Amino acid sequence: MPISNESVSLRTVERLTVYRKVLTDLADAGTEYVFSHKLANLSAVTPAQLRRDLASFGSFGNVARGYNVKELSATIGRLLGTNVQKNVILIGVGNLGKTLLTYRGFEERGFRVVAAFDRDREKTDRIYAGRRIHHIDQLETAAAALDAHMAILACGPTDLNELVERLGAIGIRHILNFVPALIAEVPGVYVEDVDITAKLEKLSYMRTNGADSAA
Amino acid sequence: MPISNESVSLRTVERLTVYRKVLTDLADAGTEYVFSHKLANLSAVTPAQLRRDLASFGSFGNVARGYNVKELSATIGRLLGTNVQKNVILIGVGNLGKTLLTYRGFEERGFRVVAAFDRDREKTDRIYAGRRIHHIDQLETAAAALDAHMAILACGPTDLNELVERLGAIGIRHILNFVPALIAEVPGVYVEDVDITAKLEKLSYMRTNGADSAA
DNA sequence: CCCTGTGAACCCCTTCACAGCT
DNA sequence: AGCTGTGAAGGGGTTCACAGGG
Repeated sequence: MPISNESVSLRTVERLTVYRKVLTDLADAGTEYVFSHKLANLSAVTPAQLRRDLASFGSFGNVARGYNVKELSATIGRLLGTNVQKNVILIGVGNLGKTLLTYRGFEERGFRVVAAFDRDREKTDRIYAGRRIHHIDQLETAAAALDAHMAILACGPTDLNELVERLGAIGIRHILNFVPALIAEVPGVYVEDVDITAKLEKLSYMRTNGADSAA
Repeated sequence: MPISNESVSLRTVERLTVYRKVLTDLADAGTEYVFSHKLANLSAVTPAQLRRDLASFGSFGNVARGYNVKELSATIGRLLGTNVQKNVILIGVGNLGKTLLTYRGFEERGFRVVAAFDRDREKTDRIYAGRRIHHIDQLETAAAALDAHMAILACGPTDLNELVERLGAIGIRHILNFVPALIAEVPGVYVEDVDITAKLEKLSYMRTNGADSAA
């Protein structure tokens, strides 16, 4: 399996995360091989879509038996980069931040929150859920030893753009953002937004306008 | 403004939520009128995209002055259905559930979490953050009085499909799901997933494969 | 002149359908 | 017979570019 990923589309990448989860479950259940039809059903996509997605970065199927579950899972893991542990820092230790610090799903899939930062000195220089909480002023000095290249933002909206620039400057260029505010584009820094209320508004639209069901 | 929304695409709806937020900020800042160019920049889309999105459900612009901020904001609110308060119930009062109960962003945008449910009797028949926590067995009886038509799932993955069917049966057909598990399709029930780890994996892919920047 | 609204072109993603193989 | 991988068709969403108007 060559893993020659010449421009795999981001849509495909999003589905790969689903496939990988389903494959993990199948492996846990002891399944060795799976056909595209089955795997697609479990992933809520069409078989054609699944095969096309996989084909976009290699050729893995066995015509007689389908796909080797463990092998394909490992291959997708390598493509996503989750085969090696990724260190993440958390910014903001309010309610949401604390919840994220106790969330087990991260470790399971290869992400480790190694430290947290907050602006409030009441909260800093402590240990919470096994992680040290630094003051945000120490971002640059403390981060040097952490070997982290991703960040989760769960702080307030104040000085958010400046924060993202500081993160970019110390090599943290991939950011998961929970703050409901638009962040100005910083070259080379990729921000992925999670806007819960926006999703609720989308559901509200569907309810209001009778766009029931659908995918 | 006719608001004739013959099949507004869901992509457009997602952006409408952004426009509305930006318009709210503009209104707070005292701005009366705004051109598509400005509004598009603030929303991180192209001016053509913005005009196309708005055109898909009506014609609101004034050639000389652009769009009336308050009026357009109200119109989008009507389209999204957030002009009237929407009651929401929460399933699962763990760390995440508690965080959501204290989140102020919902009320601001027209959503009210009216009650919560949990399976653990240690947690039920109490008040938390002003909301009663019922036992999940009382879902059908308690929900009748709540006038809620949306739900947020922040519970464990056990019996998730059954739960969604029960919700659908009592008229709650629009669901925001935080549980990292695939939910079987239920006719007429729309589930919107929030998968935080999937977003991290997407960022991991981008970092691993050097797909820096981009939108 | 510079705006909005929109036909038309463009592009990307999904789906179809089948060749090739077991 | 039934599967994978893929050219080709199809569909949807975005961008272009301009008509129309203040």
